Amino acid sequence: MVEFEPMQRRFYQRSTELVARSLLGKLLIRTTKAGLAAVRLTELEAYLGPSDLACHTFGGRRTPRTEVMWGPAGFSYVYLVYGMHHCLNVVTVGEGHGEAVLVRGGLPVLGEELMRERRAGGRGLSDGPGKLCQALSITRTDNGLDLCDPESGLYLGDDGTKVPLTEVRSLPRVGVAYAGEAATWPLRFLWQPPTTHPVTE
DNA sequence: TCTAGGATCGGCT
DNA sequence: GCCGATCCTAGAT
Repeated sequence: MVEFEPMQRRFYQRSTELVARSLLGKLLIRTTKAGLAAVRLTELEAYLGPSDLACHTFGGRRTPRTEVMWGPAGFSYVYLVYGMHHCLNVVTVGEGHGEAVLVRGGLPVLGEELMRERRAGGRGLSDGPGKLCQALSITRTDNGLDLCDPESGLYLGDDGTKVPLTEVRSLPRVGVAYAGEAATWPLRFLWQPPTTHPVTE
């Protein structure tokens, strides 16, 4: 079984923007009965809590759905969008902040065949939040997992890949036109690897 | 209870 | 490039 060094809780207990940017190039590793699959993250978005109109916790909203967003950093927040797609987020900063990073896309590095099966003929394996969740078999039942613990079946790890700041682009977030000025904030972070980085180990 | 609308995707024009 | 699918969530009655 391949294992990677999991990101520690401290990694997530920083500003949401910094966590989003720092997650570029990291590995999202998923283990299920069907096997192991992993992607290298290339696209993330920061959601800045009560002051961010695009964020589910805007204005201090605290509901059953958003409960884990108010909890400790390093846990998963998974919700259903448009009645059919799941989105994976990572809670940041710490308890009471309501901030998170949306995982929007990555490149397959392990278990590509398994991902292809799960995507069942769709185009692209993990180049979108809904596709990534489908390829890694992530649903609302995976809400509230501890992403610092490989035992949870879903965690983030580091294989030493470096992402130079000069290769990172920041743009406005996708699909939040309703959020007024917040829709223009450059909180979407993209990394296009110069070449594909193979998994070392 | 009821209702409007959504952090998307894929099929069709 | 446009549009419908699909059903949960949150806020309003």
